[in-house]
Amino acid sequence: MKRRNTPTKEKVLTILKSQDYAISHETIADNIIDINRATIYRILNRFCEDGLAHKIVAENGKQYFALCKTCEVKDHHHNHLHFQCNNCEKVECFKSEINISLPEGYSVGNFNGLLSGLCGNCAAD
Amino acid sequence: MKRRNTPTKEKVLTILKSQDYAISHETIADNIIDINRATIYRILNRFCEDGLAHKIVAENGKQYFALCKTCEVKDHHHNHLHFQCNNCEKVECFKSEINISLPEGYSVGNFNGLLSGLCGNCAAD
DNA sequence: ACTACTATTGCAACATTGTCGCAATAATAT
DNA sequence: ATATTATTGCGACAATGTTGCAATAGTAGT
Ligand SMILES: [Mn+2]
Ligand SMILES: [Mn+2]
Ligand SMILES: [Zn+2]
Ligand SMILES: [Zn+2]
Repeated sequence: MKRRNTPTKEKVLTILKSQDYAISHETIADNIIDINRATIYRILNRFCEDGLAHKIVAENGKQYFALCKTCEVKDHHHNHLHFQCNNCEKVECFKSEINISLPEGYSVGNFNGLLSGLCGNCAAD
Repeated sequence: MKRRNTPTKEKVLTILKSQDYAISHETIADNIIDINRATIYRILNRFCEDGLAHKIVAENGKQYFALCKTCEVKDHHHNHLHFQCNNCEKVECFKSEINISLPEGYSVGNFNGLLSGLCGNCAAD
């Protein structure tokens, strides 16, 4: 499947680039009017397939997406933690990678690691 | 709030105890007939509040619940990883705890860590 | 036992999320 | 220009989890 360049895709990409946090479909929909929900999801999932972004599943079950900044294109993995603030609900990527060791015979696929609590801003009240 | 002992609660607890894996609402509903969905969720959430069980959010957004076996009642935390097999879909608790370090000013709440891939059984084909 | 209190349940309704099929549109290469 | 097909919009859908409210039932006190 060859990807095509479309205005919609570019808009979503621009929003992703403009954000310091991982964002949900909702945030994107708020920033672009008149783009279908299904389309946004399809674009985001394509970004993930292409190794351009990665997906974080929060504790409320919602999906958040962030651009891959420090990822190698080949051997694409995201064994870093994320943090979601219970107050401002922002989701951020942590830098530090964690060591993952699996039992014998297991094969690794993906890692979804999310801490929650209060972020620096919100903990300070 | 004082908890009460009810048949429903006992049934759910029995099922949780009988399972080696973390289970979803669906599994419980399959094993108990005639218990309302909302009730099951409420019971499970009460277990979590009471430190009897803990909740894992999978990559599909679904909630899984497992009894706390190695948890201290006080200082209740679950910084261990979980693994969900993409084939058999079972969710298991890993023993090894992971080290969590947060940036200055952040306060820890919960940790939800899930690996996915193929489990020992399914990888062997 | 009987009663009072209230935690728990069932039911219905609801919001939200994410996916899918299909026809229409538009990006790309020839 | 034209053909090919990736992408989009629309609608519908399934699934998940939560909530309000009235009915039920556990518990403690008498
Ligand atoms: Mn990340
Ligand atoms: Mn666990
Ligand atoms: Zn915050
Ligand atoms: Zn398996």
